[in-house]
Amino acid sequence: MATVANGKEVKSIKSLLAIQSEVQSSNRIALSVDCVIFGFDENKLKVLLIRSDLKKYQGKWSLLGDLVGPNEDLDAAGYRILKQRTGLDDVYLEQVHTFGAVNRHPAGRVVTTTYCSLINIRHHKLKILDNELHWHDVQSVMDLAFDHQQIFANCYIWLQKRIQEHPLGFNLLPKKFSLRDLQNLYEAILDTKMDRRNFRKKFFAMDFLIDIEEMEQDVPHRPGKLYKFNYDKYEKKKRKWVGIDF
Amino acid sequence: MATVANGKEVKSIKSLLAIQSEVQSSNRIALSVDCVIFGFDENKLKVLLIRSDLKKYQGKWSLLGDLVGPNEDLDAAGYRILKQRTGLDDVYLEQVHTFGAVNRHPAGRVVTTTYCSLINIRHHKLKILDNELHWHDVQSVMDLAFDHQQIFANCYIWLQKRIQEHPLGFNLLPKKFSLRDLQNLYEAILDTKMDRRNFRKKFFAMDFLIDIEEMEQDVPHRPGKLYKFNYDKYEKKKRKWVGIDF
DNA sequence: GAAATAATGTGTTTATTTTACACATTAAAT
DNA sequence: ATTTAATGTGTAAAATAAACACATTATTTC
Repeated sequence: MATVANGKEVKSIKSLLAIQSEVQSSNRIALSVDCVIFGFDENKLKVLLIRSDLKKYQGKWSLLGDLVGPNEDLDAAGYRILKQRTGLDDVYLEQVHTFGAVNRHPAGRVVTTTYCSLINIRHHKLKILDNELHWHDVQSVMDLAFDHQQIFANCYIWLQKRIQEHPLGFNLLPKKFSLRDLQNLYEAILDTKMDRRNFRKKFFAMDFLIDIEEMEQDVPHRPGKLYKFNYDKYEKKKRKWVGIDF
Repeated sequence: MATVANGKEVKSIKSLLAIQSEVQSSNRIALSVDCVIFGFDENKLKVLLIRSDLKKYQGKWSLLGDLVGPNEDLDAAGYRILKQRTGLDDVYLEQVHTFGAVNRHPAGRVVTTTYCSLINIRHHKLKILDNELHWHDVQSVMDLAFDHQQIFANCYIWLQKRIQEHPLGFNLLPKKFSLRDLQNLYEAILDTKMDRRNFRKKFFAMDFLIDIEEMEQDVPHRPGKLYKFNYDKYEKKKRKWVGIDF
């Protein structure tokens, strides 16, 4: 931010003090973070929602969010919300977009930065029973409070694109997973069917899967091999893609 | 945003009034917009910078930005800044990221949303002579004020990725351009060399270029054909890409 | 324990896309 | 008229993606 002004063009150069004064005056913009928390269960992509507490939106579901603290980094607010809601540290969290329409929130001017999180549902089954939280199938998410439907749609599209180019989908799976699990995940997120042989070939060719020499347990059919994703190798080998395609 | 609180976990459900009160109290977070404005001239990618007016950053260059008005949509703030600085309406503008580290700005807590803009330098040559604005080669941008070096780098990487997947590069060119112009643009942005025949083949295969049956004028060599980009056709035909590659 | 079931695991062929590469053509400048 | 410096074009090879079928293994059922 360079020259700081409020709605009108500024020709003269302002001093640091003047800027401080403007920054510290209440300009009635509050900042929040909303988290779109995805999970994967029973081969379906899920999103974690909470019942809205506002009368206006009674009975509607909404995303998990909170105001950003005055001494809290924006990213930290995202992690805090996740920690509060799921009890999980070390989750995958990435900023997606900031929504700042004047009238997006009924309580006043609230600009919200949205984060997308991918977590393994099994790892925190317990935490969510005692309140108004619920995992929803992404396909059946509708009529959310505020502009959360729009925010959700935006994050879902973001996720669909993102998992095709970056290895973040693994955060939705257990550390050890079968190739069938992985394909089910991609098919659920992209809402499409893929050829099993070509899918496997693709991932083996990337050479980022570690065969951990274990098999699935307690499956009612021939068990498949289990793999881990080799993040270290990915970080070293990831290549800059160059090409034009639109 | 669902349950609204400030730093501590909230178990009880809050009323609309309580939220309003929190939103309206000064929580000392100001919101700004910073624009990374790219241009293309003499086959080089340029970025528009302004001299910082803060003593602490005297002599340093910074991005163009301003506080968001209390009754101004976030996107509108981006357009306003562009209009003020370049005199241009109807510019390409897209949100990229929001930076919210507590100490990123010396004047206090300022969270900034960054926008990337692509404009045709020729269209506003006049406007920038009367102040501290200057077009810089992107390669030589260094030591910007605040965290603007980081913001700039983030937007530049964003642009490199984005032009490979979406047709926004045309905003940097005149409406009518030659294929050589287009290739020079891609080579400048991606900082790479491409095969001329394959580049042309690629774009002709996409079939979004309109041959306007005109030739370059005043070039000191055989003039090339001029083209326009067919945005309408692109909007209709653009396809959802499915594939996994990372 | 033999047979049926339901999944895993694997390879080849074809089509498509990408890359590499060279020469004739045109307009301007000399 | 010749030289120059760019435009404009096609083909062959390589790499990648897509289509497609059958043997194998562990479990379940009879």
